This record gives sequence, structure tokens and C-alpha cells, in this order.
Amino acid sequence: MKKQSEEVEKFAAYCRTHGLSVTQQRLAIFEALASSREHPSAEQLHRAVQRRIPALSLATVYKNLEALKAIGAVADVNPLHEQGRFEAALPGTGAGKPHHHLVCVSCKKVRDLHDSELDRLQVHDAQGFDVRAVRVQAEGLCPECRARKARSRA
Amino acid sequence: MKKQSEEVEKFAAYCRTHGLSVTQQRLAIFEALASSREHPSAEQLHRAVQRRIPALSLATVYKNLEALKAIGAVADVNPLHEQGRFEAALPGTGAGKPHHHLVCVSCKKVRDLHDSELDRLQVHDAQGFDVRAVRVQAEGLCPECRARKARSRA
DNA sequence: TCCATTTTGGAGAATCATTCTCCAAACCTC
DNA sequence: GAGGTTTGGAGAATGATTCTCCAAAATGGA
Repeated sequence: MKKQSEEVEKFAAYCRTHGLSVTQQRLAIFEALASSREHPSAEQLHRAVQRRIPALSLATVYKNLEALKAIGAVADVNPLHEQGRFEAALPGTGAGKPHHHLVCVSCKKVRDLHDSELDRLQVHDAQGFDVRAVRVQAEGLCPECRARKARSRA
Repeated sequence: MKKQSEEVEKFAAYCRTHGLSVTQQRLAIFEALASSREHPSAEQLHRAVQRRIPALSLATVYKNLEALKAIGAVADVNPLHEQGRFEAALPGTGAGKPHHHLVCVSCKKVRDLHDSELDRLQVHDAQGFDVRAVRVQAEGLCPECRARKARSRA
């Protein structure tokens, strides 16, 4: 368990450096997240941590995830999770051909990205998955948000 | 507008082939989606179509998107939108290094995918975006879901 | 260590996206 | 055009996420 406690120490130090206190709950949530090979949802984390801290509330999980995201100790796997996004996919028309996306992490705008090089991607380590589609998502700031940020810095 | 009405005809035919009637609302929703360079949310589509059909309800938008998804005329840009998913990202530890994901479209499980070839990807047509990260998401069926489907076919 | 200040945690309410219910209106087949 | 089926709409229900507010815990000095 040496390895584990080292990680814990690093986490604790990181929190303190960034002005967050190290509570049992926060630590337990981070440990649950770090030791999972999945990418759990807040709900799943809540269930996992409740085995150790039965009184833990779901709001605490969200609040801590938010705080840890703010200092960069936790990441969101997916910047578009708050709303479904759709596209036309009528077979036999231009739509529906697999393509890739540019996502603005600030305003959540999505633009198509056409790139034949990306279309040729192969997944080598599929871990038993039957891969049907490979999607590339390039995340960054769109021109509008870049301009807005530049203006606010001026 | 010849092009436009051809698309509309194709859509109408496709709906009928798949047993869906072609209503004003359904058509308007599809047109709004097909003519958008964005990837709108249900809410955005609702606002757009209301300019033509003021009485349109949001539930109708969702119901139609669902129906059109079922016949393959509309696609979900993102299979993980219903819940946030998190990962540990403590700088200086194994976590936090950018990596890619295998996503099961059936059970929504997410697995890490490590592939140095994917790490080297470049985006050529960034359309003015300041790209910070390129994420590859391979979508398909995980081994468990494959087994489950194979069993239910037997 | 002990106190004062700040931050955190929890219960439950509030909010937002999405789905469901139920019935009248529209559609399709003949 | 009648009859059976499907669709559309208003608003309620649901589920995920966030907020509120106060007591408890952590932190930083004397």
C-alpha cells in the first residue's frame, strides 16, 4: 500500500498548494476516482464512496468534483455532456458520412471537421470492443471566444 | 431552391419507407437541422423552428428527434451526453496525461485507450479554433455487451 | 494548544434538460 | 370519406445537477 499512500500524499499536498483543505470526503472521492479504470459519473462515485462514508451526500460529490476540476486535479471526460447535440444523417445524402468535430470549450459550439487523414485512423488496442466509429474531437476556443477573451484582457 | 426541395423529397421518401408520416413539424425540424452548420441542441432547434411554427412544443422536438434517430435520419453527435463523466488528472502523476477513450454505445462504459500514434494527431483545418487538445473517441460495443447481444440472438 | 476566521459538508429545495401522459387532431388505407 | 393508427401539444413527471443555508471541521496564528 506504499504506492497508494504516496498518491494520497501528493493529492493532499496539491490541494493545500491550491488552497483547498483535505477532508475525508474529498480524499475518498479522489481515491475512488483515481482507482477506477472506468470514468465514473457523479452518481457512481457517490455509490462507491458511500461504502466508506455512508452519510455522504450527492451534492458533496458534485461540489468536490467542481472544486477539484477548478484546481486541475480532476477532468471532465467530455465537454458536451450537458445537452444532447444532433446532426442530420440521411443516408445517401451528404449528411451521415462519418466526420469529426471542433468543439469550443467555452461556448460549446460544434463545427464539422473534414480531414481525410483523420478518417483513416485505426484503433490498435481495442480491448475487445467492436469498434464501429472513430470520432476525433478537437477541443479548444472558437474564433469568437478567442476574440472575446482577447478583448477582456485588453 | 431546387437543391433544397430535392433534399426534402428524399427525406419525405425516407420517412415513408420507414413507416413515419411526414408532418409539417417533422419536416421543419429536419430542415432546420440539415441546414445548420452547427450541431444544435433540442432547445436551439425548437427556437429555430418556432419562427415558422410558433405553436411547436419542445416535447415535439424531442419526440421527433427520437423518431428520426430510430430510423437513422438523425444522429446524436455524442453518446455520453446524459451524465458528466470524470477522471483523475493530478499533474505529475500517471493521471492527467492526455489520452483517448473507448466508449460502449450500449452501456456507456468508458475505457482508456493508450495509443502513441493517436497522440501525434494534427488538425489541419482548424477553422480559426485555438485547438488545445485532440481527443479520439472510438465508439462501439464492449465485450460484455457483445456477449449479451450474441446470447439474445441465440 | 486554543480561539477566531474561513471553508466545507449535508439536507433538501431549486433548476434545467428530457421524457411521459393523455387526448384531440391529422394521416393513411381502402 | 370512414376507421384505425399515429402524431402533436400542454403540462406534469423524472432525473441530473446546482444552490441555499447553517452547523461542523479545518486553518492560522497567539
